[in-house]
Amino acid sequence: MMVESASETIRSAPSSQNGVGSLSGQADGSGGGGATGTTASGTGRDVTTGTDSNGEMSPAELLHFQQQQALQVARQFLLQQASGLSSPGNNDSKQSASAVQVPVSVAMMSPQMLTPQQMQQILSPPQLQALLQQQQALMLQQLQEYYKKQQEQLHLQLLTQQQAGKPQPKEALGNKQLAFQQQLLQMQQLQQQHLLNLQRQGLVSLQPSQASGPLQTLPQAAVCPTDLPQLWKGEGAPGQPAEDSVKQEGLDLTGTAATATSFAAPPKVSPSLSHHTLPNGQPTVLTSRRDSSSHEETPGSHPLYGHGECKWPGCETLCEDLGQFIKHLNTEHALDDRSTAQCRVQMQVVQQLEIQPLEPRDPHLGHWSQYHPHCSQLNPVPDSSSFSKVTVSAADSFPDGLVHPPTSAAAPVTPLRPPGLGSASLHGGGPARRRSSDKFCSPISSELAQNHEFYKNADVRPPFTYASLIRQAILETPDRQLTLNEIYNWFTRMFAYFRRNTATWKNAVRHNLSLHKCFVRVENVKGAVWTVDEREYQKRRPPKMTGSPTLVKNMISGLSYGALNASYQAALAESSFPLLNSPGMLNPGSTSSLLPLSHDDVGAPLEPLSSNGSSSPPRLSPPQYSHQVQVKEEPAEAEEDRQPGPSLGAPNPSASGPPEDRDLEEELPGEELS
DNA sequence: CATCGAGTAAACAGTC
DNA sequence: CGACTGTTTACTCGAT
Repeated sequence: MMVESASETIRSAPSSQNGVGSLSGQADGSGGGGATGTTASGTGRDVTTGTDSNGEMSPAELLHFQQQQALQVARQFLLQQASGLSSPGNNDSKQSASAVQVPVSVAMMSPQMLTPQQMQQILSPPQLQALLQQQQALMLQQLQEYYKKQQEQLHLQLLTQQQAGKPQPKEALGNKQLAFQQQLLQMQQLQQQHLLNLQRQGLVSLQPSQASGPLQTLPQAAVCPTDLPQLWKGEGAPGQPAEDSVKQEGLDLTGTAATATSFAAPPKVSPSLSHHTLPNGQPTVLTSRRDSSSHEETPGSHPLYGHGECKWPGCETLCEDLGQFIKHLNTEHALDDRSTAQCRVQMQVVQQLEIQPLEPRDPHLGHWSQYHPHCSQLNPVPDSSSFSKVTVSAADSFPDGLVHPPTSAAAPVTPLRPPGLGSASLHGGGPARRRSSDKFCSPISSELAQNHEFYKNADVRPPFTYASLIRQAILETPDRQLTLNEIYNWFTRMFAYFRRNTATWKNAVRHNLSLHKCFVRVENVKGAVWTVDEREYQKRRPPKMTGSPTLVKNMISGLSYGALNASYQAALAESSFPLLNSPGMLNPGSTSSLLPLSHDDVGAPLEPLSSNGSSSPPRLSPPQYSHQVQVKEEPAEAEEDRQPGPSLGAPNPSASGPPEDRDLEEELPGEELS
């Protein structure tokens, strides 16, 4: 019936046609989340720093990264020890059983699996201190360097823009610069505080040569110091070709040798590795490839020692020689209980972050849409590749070699980029196809929770399938049921992207609701509401994890155990998410309960459910396991087979806060697999 | 190349 | 009558 061929042509139509006006058009119709139009993305953002104008890298974020770095280094140091310092650049080596002085159990663990406590136990205080100190020093250096770069960049930017005849009013630039400077100032202040903190934490002396030695050989750098800046700038990723168009935004630092070189390597999976590898193939990790700006670190020097005085912030004690300096450090900047406690807290924070779902690949994706709002449109826009140069800043690269979402409790980076986005979604800007959520991407719930703000404001198409989004919307409600209109509202409320082209996606939503068995319509007093049949939902999800050789490959390539674990966990989390998410589902009986689900991922065909699932009744009888949608007046009776019956109803009806469930889910990864 | 899942478009029927 | 809602069909695309 349809106009044949039309599809092709029509496909591009929506975007080009309504792309413009539809935003306000019908979006409101759905009661859409307030402030619709405001998001017009792009425009209002300050691209200069590669972050949201409001969300420019805050000092807090910086601190966070620093802390993370320190911990990463510590972990790696541990790792190094475990592997007997044997592995110059060989990831696998870490598995070597030659654990020296380190308990086997530890040696076999991924550094990421170590708890702060463990780390502390394993590392002797001096080692710990040494590591922290070392890291601290590097941070200081890099920060200084970064400030310089930033300023250079700013100048460059100004020049560029002026040359390019950028109509940007001087005022704006001026303000920008001013704002930037203020920010820097603020950062410096915070940095100072941080330093003091670390100081208190007892970053005592150590022989640089000693600490840096092993660290240098570490295969995978945590966040390479030099990359920190990149993160801020949203430095571009290698594989981002067409970005030039946006470059002038100041995101690129192509002029900076340091960063430039680090991007020569291949993208994908383990960008971090490439980041930390110098042209000559040597890992750069902590060896500061710092340029002239900062003093060279020689075996006999100390990052915090220079010109005969202690460079510790706020401390300018004069020291005759290094020895004296070290002594000074030991006495003046020692460790006390309080700082130790702080350190622990920091470690835990970092650890928490590490546990968070990671992003499989294709880190670029930032708020590209902000610069190219149209890219997010449904039509396959050829130039969509021109994301902003956002990217895979090293900060996103964890030692595990995978890219982790930047989001974190500590770092309000949300707006920076949509982490969970698999390469699939934004990428090619292609049509909305290939949502990744259902695959091995991070769990949608956590992903959403973490990047809530981002999706809410950025006109970026979420990397989730309609089905998963709908489900999410439904599960987020206490009743686990929503009317169509409520679902619409959720979409518009949660995603700026869905504030336009409403006809299109609404149709898609309806289509999905009808099409997928997992969505069950229940007649309610107030009309019909939709619920989710978790069983069905799980059923329909192919155990991608298992099957996808690519994924596996990716995971492995990146890899450290940690990476693997993380990825795996993320995947597991995603699959089990539903259960966790819905209190009601937690019961063992129900749907194969999460744990079981994991097998899927592992390779086992998903069957647990099959028992009854296979025979799943036609969609008409709403088997709303989904949650006992007791709510509906309609007795969920239909429930046949599912023996899980018992546990089903019991669970907290909705009472148990709904949204919070996410937390559960996020925690999940932690346990399993251990 | 076939198949499958997903997204998009649209026709159509029922309800409000 | 028109907007919504829900169902269904057709087609394209990308991945496997």
